[in-house]
Amino acid sequence: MDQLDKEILLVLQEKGRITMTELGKEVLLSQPAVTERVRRIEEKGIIDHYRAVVKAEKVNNAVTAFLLFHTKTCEHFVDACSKSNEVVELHRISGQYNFLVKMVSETLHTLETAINEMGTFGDSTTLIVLSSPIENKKIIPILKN
Amino acid sequence: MDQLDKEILLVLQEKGRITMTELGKEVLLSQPAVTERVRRIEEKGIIDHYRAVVKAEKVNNAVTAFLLFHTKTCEHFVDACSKSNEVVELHRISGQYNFLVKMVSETLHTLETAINEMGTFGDSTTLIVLSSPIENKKIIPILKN
DNA sequence: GTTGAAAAAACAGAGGA
DNA sequence: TCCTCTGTTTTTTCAAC
Repeated sequence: MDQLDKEILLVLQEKGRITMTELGKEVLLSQPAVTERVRRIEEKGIIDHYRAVVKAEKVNNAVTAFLLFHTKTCEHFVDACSKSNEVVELHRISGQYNFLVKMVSETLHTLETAINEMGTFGDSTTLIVLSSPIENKKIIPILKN
Repeated sequence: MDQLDKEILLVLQEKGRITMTELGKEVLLSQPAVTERVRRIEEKGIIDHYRAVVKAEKVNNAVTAFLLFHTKTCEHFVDACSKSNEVVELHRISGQYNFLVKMVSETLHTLETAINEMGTFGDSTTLIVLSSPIENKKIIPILKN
């Protein structure tokens, strides 16, 4: 992970569909050289995948919420979350709660229904997201040499 | 937003660098037809951008944490978070806390330093992420027609 | 790492169902 | 709105340096 790899990753986090030719121009490298570097970065598993970042509210998913959960069992809860279209993230956390769940739903009403269904797993606290001033910020790779 | 647009968005959330030719095959549409549909989807602003999803732990950012914050002022706090490389998400939330902050840092030590620097803005509770069973799940568009 | 040329592929446009 | 067909552009691959 040198300076060039770092720059490449920063560009790819911003323009995921950029061509190798263009990427080469941005980081001042020839096209075959960047292509090879990107290939190696992908091979190392540094890039999980490429994705279109969808604005949830534009596809009628208007409500985002975080739930703090205190569950007794873990596995069943993870399974249930996996099956829910509304759960988009699930984090195992330290502290008085077990899990932090991110949910995206159509309306407050559909969110309520989804939360109720999960209520059997334990106690929860719901944090409704009013706005998200920062989202999708790039990960800054740390140089190691 | 019909069934085809929905399918296209699901594929693009999984394979952000897919070519229009390949995407056409996946959703059983000709290349010019998908190209046109994607163009319209982008035009509507449904796709925010395309990005490489980087695995933070592979670029030496090993620690993820969520902070619940209770701040007095909002603007200065948002500014400070914007400038921090470690803050990757910031959500304004309802409830007894003002903000939920997602941070990604190199080590527990660097995380601690970053949290300390933000301590001036108010009281906070830190939730260290032990693991993330679900991440980057696709948004399921809701059909309207 | 570079350049440059050949091969492959993807894209854009026209005309028509 | 979609299809097929085709010309053109772009990208990639693969030399040699």
